[in-house]
Amino acid sequence: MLDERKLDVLRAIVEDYVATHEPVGSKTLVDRHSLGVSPATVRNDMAVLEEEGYITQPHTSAGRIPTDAGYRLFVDKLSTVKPLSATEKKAISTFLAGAVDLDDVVRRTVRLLAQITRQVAIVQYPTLTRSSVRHVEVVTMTPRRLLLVLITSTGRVEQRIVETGEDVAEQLVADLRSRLNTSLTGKRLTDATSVLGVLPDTFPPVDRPLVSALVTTLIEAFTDEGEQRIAVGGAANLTRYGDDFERNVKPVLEALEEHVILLKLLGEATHPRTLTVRIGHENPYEELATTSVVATAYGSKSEALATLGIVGPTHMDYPSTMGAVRAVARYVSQILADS
Amino acid sequence: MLDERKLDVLRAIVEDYVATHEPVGSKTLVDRHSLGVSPATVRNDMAVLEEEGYITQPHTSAGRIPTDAGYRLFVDKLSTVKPLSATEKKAISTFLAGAVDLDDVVRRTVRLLAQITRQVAIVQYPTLTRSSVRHVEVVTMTPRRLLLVLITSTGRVEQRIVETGEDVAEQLVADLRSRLNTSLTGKRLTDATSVLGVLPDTFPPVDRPLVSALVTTLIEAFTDEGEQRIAVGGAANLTRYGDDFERNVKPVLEALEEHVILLKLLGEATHPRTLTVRIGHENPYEELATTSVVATAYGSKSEALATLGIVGPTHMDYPSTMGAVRAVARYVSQILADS
DNA sequence: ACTGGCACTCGAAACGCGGGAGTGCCAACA
DNA sequence: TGTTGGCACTCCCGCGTTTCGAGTGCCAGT
Repeated sequence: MLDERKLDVLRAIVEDYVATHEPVGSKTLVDRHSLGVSPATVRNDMAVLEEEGYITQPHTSAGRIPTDAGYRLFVDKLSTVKPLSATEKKAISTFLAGAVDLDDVVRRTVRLLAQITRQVAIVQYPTLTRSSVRHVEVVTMTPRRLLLVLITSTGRVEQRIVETGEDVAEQLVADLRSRLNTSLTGKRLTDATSVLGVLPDTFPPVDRPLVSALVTTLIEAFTDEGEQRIAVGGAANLTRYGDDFERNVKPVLEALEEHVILLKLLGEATHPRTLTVRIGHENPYEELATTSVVATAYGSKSEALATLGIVGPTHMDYPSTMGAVRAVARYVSQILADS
Repeated sequence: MLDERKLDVLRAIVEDYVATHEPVGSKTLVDRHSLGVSPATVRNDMAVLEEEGYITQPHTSAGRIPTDAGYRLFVDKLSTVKPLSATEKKAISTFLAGAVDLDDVVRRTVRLLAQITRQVAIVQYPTLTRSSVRHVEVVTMTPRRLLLVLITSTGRVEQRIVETGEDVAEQLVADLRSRLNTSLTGKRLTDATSVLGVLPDTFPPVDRPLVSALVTTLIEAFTDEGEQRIAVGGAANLTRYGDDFERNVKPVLEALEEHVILLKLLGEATHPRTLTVRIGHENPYEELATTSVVATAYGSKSEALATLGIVGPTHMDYPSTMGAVRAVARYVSQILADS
């Protein structure tokens, strides 16, 4: 039903609309692209495309703009991810290599993504579950309050405060510290929880309540539920969304405040090489019906550590954006693998 | 030159304009406030106020709006900081008390400030310089890469990676760790640097380059230059700035990305009890000429730890905003003092 | 010193009106 | 059957004009 030329027309419409943000008509279309047919023919094709739901017109006797379905077809079938130039790649690589710790990697990544794509960038911190324990530290803050610090193989540092309810002997703290480290260091976080389960039993009964409390907190830190950290950047790019402030910009700004929403937007971390594109109404929030999300997982080789991506108007330049997201994800993975 | 009634008029103008965001005329003024005089009289007063530079009219035959000088006079002389209600205070207190660590305190504070003031909130992390060393940890990540973790008395955790250039014996790491802790724990960060200076000399010459590298990194972490962390929240409140998107919202969004700018905006941390208000052009960035900053220092008793505040349009409700900022700063100080 | 009255100003909203980009349809043509 | 030029039609957009009214400044009167 959609022959080659109709697809060409759709592609041309998407490209033009993305470039100009104005409804595109048959005349301007044949002018700008060399389609080799007359405007009248294009009009017929447009009528079909509209009937099929790929394009629409804001009002009678205006040009056409792509629908969400149109963009979907475009990214699936009509476009190829546009790779970055060599110099861009070089720039990414050196900029990321300058990071001093994990936090810095994430901050730089956000900034980079936002700058390249000129959209709002979102980067999820590497999850704990897949990494292993590098070190556990127990520090006495006050006699009744301990600070637990967990350092993972990805360089992430997780800290928790434990209220003990009663004074804790420094001797016991030292004992705990050494025992925790000998039993946990090098273990995957997922395996570590089972080891932790039996730990209290190896202590004298009087100390067990305290040890249990500690263990509970550690397991909580391991399983990492409830707090998935996220970094956001490039909000200033929202100013390029065009007018209709209330409908386009506000919901995005609100979403950026709610990290839970952002996590849902980024979606599940699948394979590091797969790009996820959610277009308009495809994403789980109605208020964001005019925005698209381009996301991908990053991490070592086959294992996904976390997700990163961008949020932008549906009428974005998908090929370039996807190329940028993919490239950044790759380089971050690389940097993290080296660490 | 400005008698009592003229000041009353100015106050009324500011209050009305803040409430409605529309130029206020003589008629509406006497209607809404009981000034006890006729519109004509008010008009005369307005003429004087305008001549003195406290108010202006957007165009002939429109109402008046306050100038920056007008707002300045208002906050300095014509208004009192509005204290929060008991229930609000209660809410703040309990919400902040729920924090589990320093990061959480800061995150909650930002959220709180943004929510109460309905403005963009900025909170600077407690600076290191005034706090003391709780613990130093050295962890081997790879044979040639060490991770330094510094835990301060404020609960802040600072991490740095040190590239050693050559393999490091685990024995040496353990030695370093214990020596660092014995010599530093409990010391003020400012004092700690001098102790660190002589540390390399106590090691055998062959190890000194490595130790020096470590020490340099630590001192860097102590003095904390170049990286003052900041948390931002409530960007969604920018949508209430009114129209003129390009001029009002964009510069703020851009500033929020640049933490260096934000630090300058917050200004020097003075006394914890003093509120700093920068109105319009008074702040150091021309692009932010339509925005005001309300900031204050927080920290224990007499010593300022860091600064927090809000950024909003010049036509904000100063009394309430100032009350909220002051209250939040107080409660944060309290929470941190308890830790 | 305050007030009522009055003429004046000037932006905002309402209205009307081409111009033009774009469409759909149809008849003609390859 | 698919393509094309022609043509009438639609309706948004931009523009100038008008009207409306809130607000002002000034002045004379109390």
